[in-house]
Amino acid sequence: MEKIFAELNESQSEAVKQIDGPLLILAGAGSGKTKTITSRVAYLIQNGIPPSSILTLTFTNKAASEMRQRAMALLDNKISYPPLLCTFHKFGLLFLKHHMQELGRSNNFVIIDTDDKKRILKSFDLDLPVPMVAAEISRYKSNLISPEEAISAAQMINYKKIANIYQKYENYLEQNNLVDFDDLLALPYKILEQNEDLRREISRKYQYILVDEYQDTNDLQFKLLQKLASEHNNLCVVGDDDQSIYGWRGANIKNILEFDKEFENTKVIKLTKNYRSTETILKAANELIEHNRNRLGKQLESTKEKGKEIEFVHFDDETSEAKEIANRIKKLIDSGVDPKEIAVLYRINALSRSIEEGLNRAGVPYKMVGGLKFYERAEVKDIIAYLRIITNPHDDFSLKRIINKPKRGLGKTTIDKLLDLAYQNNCSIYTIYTEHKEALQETITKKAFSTITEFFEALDDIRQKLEKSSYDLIDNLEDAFGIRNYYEQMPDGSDRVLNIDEFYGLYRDFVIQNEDATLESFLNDTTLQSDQDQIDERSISIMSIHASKGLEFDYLFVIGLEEGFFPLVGDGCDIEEERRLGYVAITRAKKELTLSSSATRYYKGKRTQLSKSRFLAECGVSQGSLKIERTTSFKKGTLVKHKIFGVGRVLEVSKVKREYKLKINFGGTQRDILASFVERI
DNA sequence: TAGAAGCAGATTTTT
DNA sequence: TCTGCTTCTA
Repeated sequence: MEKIFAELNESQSEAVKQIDGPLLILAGAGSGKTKTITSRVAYLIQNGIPPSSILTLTFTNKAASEMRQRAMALLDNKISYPPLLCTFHKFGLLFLKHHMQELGRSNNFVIIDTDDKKRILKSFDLDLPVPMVAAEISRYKSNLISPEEAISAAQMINYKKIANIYQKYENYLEQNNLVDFDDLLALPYKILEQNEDLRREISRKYQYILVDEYQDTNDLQFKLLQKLASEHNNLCVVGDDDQSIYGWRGANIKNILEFDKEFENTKVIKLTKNYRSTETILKAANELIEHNRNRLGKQLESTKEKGKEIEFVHFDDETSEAKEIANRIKKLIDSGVDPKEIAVLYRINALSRSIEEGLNRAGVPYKMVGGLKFYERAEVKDIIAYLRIITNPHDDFSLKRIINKPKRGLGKTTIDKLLDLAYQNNCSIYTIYTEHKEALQETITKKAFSTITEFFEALDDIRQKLEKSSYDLIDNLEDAFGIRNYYEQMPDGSDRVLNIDEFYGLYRDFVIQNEDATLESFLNDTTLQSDQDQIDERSISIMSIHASKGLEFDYLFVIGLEEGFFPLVGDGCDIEEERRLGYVAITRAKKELTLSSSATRYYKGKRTQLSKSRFLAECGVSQGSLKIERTTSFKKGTLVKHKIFGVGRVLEVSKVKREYKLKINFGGTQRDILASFVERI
């Protein structure tokens, strides 16, 4: 027990000991949130509460595994089985595996990811943008609106259309026994809603429920939690309303703001001691977030020294910004700073390119966090599609993906004919092949028929062999289809082959570690898995602010502080959420923070003039706590364009106060012009 | 059927 | 400017 409390402060200890009833822990950035939750789990177990009645829910696999490790490390005695500590979606998956039959559906469903979902919608030949329809369907599901309800409620023509597509999509999922990410939450809720006894049983099973990052929960997650906690209300949620940055994805900040209204007798504990950043950095963060009105209100208190002033650097364009930041990073590394402790953050991914170029030029190795995830890569998804066909030959969705990959001469025409036949007979393409051979022979060319026969025979063969040995599956697959070889021969093949090998390795590990697990369970697990980050020891990190959540760095650069970029403005933008993003960004910094902006930026094929972000003033730039510096990438010989004088060449660059003055030759006439009035071309 | 050329669209993205 | 998708042509 001492081990648990040894490193906790007063409010952290209080939060750990408060075991019964609803508890809201408002944990500011860097206030020891993970430590508090894991200590609480350990404390519950040490107090004799059976691990099986404790449920901890997180949003990411990474958070779940980190917490599991830390909680177990705190226990004096090893326990035979650990408490369930997983993501919301994984919990949904486990639940559905046991209770799917309540909905009259089989439990050997396959989980599809967002990309799969969009492909399905695309195959419907919509006259509306697929991402928009996908988002609307997700919204319906998160609000527990059935397709029928959506159809009858729709007023505008486009919503009628969307509601009908929604219905078609749901039918498609049911027919193919697929489950999307929303279903992993919505279906368990439906089951608990319609079955009182089960609801009671499940709620009693999980006597103590903990939720991490509660500010990111959506309406559906909230409702699911209500059901799970309905028998006891022992619900402990941990979060920070100031770090709610996923509103655009359906997260509802009201869940945390009004938690104490939803659950009677809620105890609220604030963790405000920050163990991460210097006093100066915290002051800026506090000042910025105070401009928000919609918040519970808390001030982070520093436990560290004042530290260095925050630096603000202003540039003429993104090239000089990238160059200067790369140079500063290089200096830090040369002076012995561990590259792992350096990061560059930006609001939108489009800004990564300039900074990448700058780092490349300066010879600074970097790693981009986020970006395309391992399991989202085309080559990995292709292999997954093959594996899915092997578990379920009727999976037309996966079949379509790989029927001509590697190229075997089955083009659009043939595939369309196959789909037509399947549609007419209301069955899968595989069934056409097995039970309607004559019709198939009549419809497609001889060559296509023999190719398809060969293709399905090879798959059948692999499926049979799989029953004997799981381990040889990969070799059999490669022998039959040569997918690796196909990618190897592509111009950018080397990376792809690495990914394929990595994936094969993951499969083999899985088979070794889970002797009697099925291929199907492997597939469902991988769909729920996000990136396996292997952080390169010698690299600095660059990433979006969203991707930086939960991370911390000694030396932090936040670029692109311009109105329009950060805060981003326009459709669906919420200035308070933008400000929270600013708060998240600033509070990632431990020792030194550098902010930068550029007077112009090249974006979507145009160079735009920009003014400095309001956030600079809001976090203290007006009080002179920031050092302002200006650099330029204009030099002798640069070609520039002026709105009135047209194109010219720079003859001379000089500095006047904080501005740069250029002597420019416009077709024989020399003029002195301030750098901010011309654009590089 | 497969590669080439032409054209729209481009925030953030835990599962 | 760059990417990904549709349309065009051999």
